[in-house]
Amino acid sequence: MNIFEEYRAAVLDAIEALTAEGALPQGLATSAVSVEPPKDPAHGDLATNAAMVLAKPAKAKPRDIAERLAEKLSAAARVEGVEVAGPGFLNLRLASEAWREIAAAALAAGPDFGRATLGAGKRVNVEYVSANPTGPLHVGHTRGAVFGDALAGLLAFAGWEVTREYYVNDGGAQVDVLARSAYLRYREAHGETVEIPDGLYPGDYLEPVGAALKEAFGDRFMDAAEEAWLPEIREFATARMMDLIREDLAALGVTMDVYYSEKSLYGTGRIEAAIEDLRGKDLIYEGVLEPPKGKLPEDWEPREQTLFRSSAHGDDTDRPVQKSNGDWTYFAPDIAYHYDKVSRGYDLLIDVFGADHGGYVKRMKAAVSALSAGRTPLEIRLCQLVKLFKNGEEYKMSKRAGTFVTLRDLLDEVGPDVTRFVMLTRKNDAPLEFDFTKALEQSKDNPVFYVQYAHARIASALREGAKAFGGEAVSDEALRRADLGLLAHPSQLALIKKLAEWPRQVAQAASAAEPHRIAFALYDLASSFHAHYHEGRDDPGLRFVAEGDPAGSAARLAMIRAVGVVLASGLNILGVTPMEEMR
RNA sequence: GGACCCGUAGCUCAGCUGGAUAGAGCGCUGCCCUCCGAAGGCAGAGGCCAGAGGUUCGAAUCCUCUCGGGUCCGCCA
Repeated sequence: MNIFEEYRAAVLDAIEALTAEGALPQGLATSAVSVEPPKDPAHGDLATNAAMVLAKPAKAKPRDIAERLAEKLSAAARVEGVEVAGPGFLNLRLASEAWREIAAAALAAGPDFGRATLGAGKRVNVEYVSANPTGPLHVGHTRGAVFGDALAGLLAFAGWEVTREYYVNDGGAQVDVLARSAYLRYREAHGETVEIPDGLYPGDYLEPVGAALKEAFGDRFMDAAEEAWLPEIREFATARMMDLIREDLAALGVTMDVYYSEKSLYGTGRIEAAIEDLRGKDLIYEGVLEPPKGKLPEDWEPREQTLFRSSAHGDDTDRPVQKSNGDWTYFAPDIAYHYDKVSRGYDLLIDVFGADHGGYVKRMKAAVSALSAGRTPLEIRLCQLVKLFKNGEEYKMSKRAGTFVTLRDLLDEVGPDVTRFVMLTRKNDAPLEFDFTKALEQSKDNPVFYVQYAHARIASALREGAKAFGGEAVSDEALRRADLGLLAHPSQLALIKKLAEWPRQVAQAASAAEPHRIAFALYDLASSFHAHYHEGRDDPGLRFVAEGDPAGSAARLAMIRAVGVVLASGLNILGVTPMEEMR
């Protein structure tokens, strides 16, 4: 139940009626007509720009159209007043009954309130994290994980059928490096003193892998040549790293539906098939790339390579799919992987990348556009970098030294809920400052706390209600029967109006693919709730629980219960656990 | 040299896909605890939306250019 959509329909009806009367020309485009909550509450409950949008094509003055529309709309259900304002806005004022109905609807729908039909059962694949299986996840991955997961949750809430997918880069040179690094730890486990040379992974997370290798293989590989041990150790170490990553993700509350192996694309003809598909579209050729303009790489020399004509699909230049020695580039299995995703019949593909992959966006879109003949849209969301702060000082990470801040570090410091919420209080396009100290602060300064506190405070008020009237009286079933007609105070209605914006917030956040909007909407709702709560100080009639007034208490508790349900379902979208109690 | 992202209050950031007088938190100023949770509440000051053009009824939002910051740029994945 999205009240803004409802009244948009009413506005469209009014336009149609005027068209039928000949007051407006036939066939006017109405897609730009919107119904929104006005910024200034003095402008009423709902505002529409219809008259202004229609003025030009109808060759009429906006205010004239507005007057005619106003006439029609004043007859619409629950409309108490219509005003023409400013350059041609129509401001509608609704009967308070309309708002109480929304509170009732919210309560009746429970966690489903605001669920949108935007996706309408369409299928979307969201690929995120996809970190190389060479070590534990770090902060950068965490942001991608949180963003991707919240986006997936948001789309699911908006009616999409969502697949959460992780692309495992287990086929390239980096897993050989992993194998060599693990091999040294294996020798170490046999009592040797090893030094990890530059270019290998120095992190101590490989020590247990070395020990496990010893356990599994004994001394079989101690005197063996690299060719002999590399495949098995690579397999073993990669599996260990994926276990580690899966555990990290689980601790963050992220569960993937699909782990897709890059390795499975090699030697199975799948890369070749994808490239052949492109070749059939005349998009593959042998050629020599122009050097990048300006700063020339030092060892530049022209080489003939197999190239993908990505420039035919919006890229700036063509891209190599094969190295000059005939090996596939990283791009080739990626093409094959997306070929596979396209063939699985999704209506939409979304890739979540780190900012360092920004240069990769156009070629990937070009590939999907070519492979699907323009039928499957690919959207790519980039997550900018995360800067960590602690006590006002920046936390530096150095991958070389193996001392980068890991997802585990974050979870140990602040826990999954805070990690997730904080990372969603910034849009993905913008760099994020993550301050450990602030994230744990229990004050209004900290949005995580503030939203949680609202939810807990509602739970607390319901407990108070149970104390006064018995648990049965504050059950959802009982609250659904409450006489909401007793809610007539302007500030109660104001709170319900905030509640009524929820379905719209969901729809907008989902269509923009921006889960951070949910976080801000929750903060906004929490803040309205807290404000209303504090009004009870001056006006005892607004306090939720009043001993001698079971009916009024029930109505007020029903109202805040509806707020609580929305807070919970919003937090749920973001993957944050709502708290019943703050400690 | 080029591509992508960012530039909004002193600071950290929102801004509903082009709408009315520009929003929040922190910080600052002033009031306020007999109250279901004061781990706060209310109010106020604070803005050339980086700059310049353009598009139109209307621009922080769209287009072009300029200036600043970040990420990236053929046999690394």
